Amino acid sequence: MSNRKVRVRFAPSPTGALHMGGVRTALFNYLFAKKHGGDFLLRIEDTDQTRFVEGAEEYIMESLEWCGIKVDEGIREGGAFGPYRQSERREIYKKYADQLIESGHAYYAFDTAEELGALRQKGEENKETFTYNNATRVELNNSLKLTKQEVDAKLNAGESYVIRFKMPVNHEVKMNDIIRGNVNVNTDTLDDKVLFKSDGLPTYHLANIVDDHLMEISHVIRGEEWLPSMPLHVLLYEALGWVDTMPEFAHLPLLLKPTGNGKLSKRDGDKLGFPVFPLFWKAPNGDTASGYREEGYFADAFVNLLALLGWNPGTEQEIFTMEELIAAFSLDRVTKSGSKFDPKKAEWYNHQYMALKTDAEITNLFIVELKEKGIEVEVALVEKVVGMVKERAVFVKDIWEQSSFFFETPTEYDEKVVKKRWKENTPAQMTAIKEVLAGVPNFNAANAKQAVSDYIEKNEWGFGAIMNALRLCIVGAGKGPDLFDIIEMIGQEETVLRIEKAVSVIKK
RNA sequence: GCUCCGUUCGUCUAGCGGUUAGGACGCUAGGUUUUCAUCCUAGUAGCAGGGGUUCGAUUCCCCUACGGAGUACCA
Repeated sequence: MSNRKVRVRFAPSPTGALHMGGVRTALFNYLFAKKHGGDFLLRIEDTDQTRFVEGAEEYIMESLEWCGIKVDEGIREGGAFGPYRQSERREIYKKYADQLIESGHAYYAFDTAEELGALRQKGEENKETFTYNNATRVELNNSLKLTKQEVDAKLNAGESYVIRFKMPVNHEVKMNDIIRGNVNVNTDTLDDKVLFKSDGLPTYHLANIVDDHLMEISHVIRGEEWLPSMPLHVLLYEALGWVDTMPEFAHLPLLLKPTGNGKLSKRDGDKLGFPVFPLFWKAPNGDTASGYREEGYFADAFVNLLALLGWNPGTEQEIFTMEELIAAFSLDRVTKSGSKFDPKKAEWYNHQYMALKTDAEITNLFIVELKEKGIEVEVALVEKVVGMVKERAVFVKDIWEQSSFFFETPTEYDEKVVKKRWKENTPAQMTAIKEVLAGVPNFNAANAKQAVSDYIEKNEWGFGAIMNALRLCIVGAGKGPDLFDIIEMIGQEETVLRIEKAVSVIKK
């Protein structure tokens, strides 16, 4: 039973953008599949036409692609078990629903939505919850209560109906979850779920079981929100006679909101102060939500941090490439409890990846930003700057903040620094230093430093005071890498101009 | 309400009867740095509570509390 080929699926419904919890579910499925040399399928569960959202499918695929999660079989890739979109498989499901009716595991129900709504409301008034189950079904408008003639008459008249699962009475369903171990539920606490809707499409429960069976899925790895319906699913496998090939189940802990309570949901959008989506999302109604990609996260950093949310390798390694994740991944090291996402740690991850990436890689990204600002400089020069400042940045967009003074003459001077470093005699000192720098032959960092140092020493000035004031002139603030490196980069002429400008602009 | 799942520093987590309860993020301090940041070092802080079982419980069992999920002709 467990030595067949590993085949897993990620089965989102296209009801909007895929949030990071969904991406993590996809990732765990992918890691598990690749670890075991198996297949990763993408199946679109669009059996609820009313909730279909334009662009969602593309968004899902693009998100997986960005993350480096490669789909082996899916709506775009094709495969031997297609189609992979449930709306295109509608012909398949009815047969199995009928089979369940014939075998006595399911029945027709003619109750209208209004009737059931009324019953639920009445139940609520009596502080009870109406449940369509073995206690109530015999009194309702279905093929269990009605005679065969009555049922046939309704069916022939084209009356709309649903097909419900006939939950066994007082039966203990014993299940096993890879992450949680044994889970037992008594069927009396369950209801007769609708398997087949009046619109001719199956509900999630039926479609899911049928497709997983037909697609030869070996392991169902999904979010914990599905745990309560696992008994129904197991019972369905039994009723359809598929127990031999029933997949193993693993219910992943949920991703929780960092503040307050509840699971992370699509609707959280941008309210949380960090993106909940992998990519920027624009809904058909015009609503937008930010994405990790657009916020400046590296895909590999995003994948890395997601992987360690609810899973850990049992070692102290925290930085993983996808290959390393695949090698290290194991479902029995998945945590049982839900995890809150920490945006600070996410930034730390990105910072780690920033340091890991080559100057050339970062330069390519940074050059795009420079172009947007209308700045065009030699690539070699940009790369040199990037090499100097990248480890100070979390995101590529931070690099500008850390390096703008390489490309532009400061127009403002940080007030705090001015107050602290710009004394009565500073302008005169700066002017003197300017003359020294202007006279340096073979202008470079080492020579400039030598000249300035000698001059400071000769005059018995404080090295710190002069250097800080000089930095203010060159950078406009009290930040940045080695000052002489900056001076070399901007050149002798620009250095002189900046000092002159600072002396004339900064007022004491 | 009912059913199911869960509970170790603020957060992510290691721990699978005997540990000075470990790591990471964050925070604080010190060092490095002519500045800022990086970086390095150190510190900070935790087994939800109560019963058992046991020579011994963070670890096993029960109860309570708290958190989460589900309870649709949505997935």
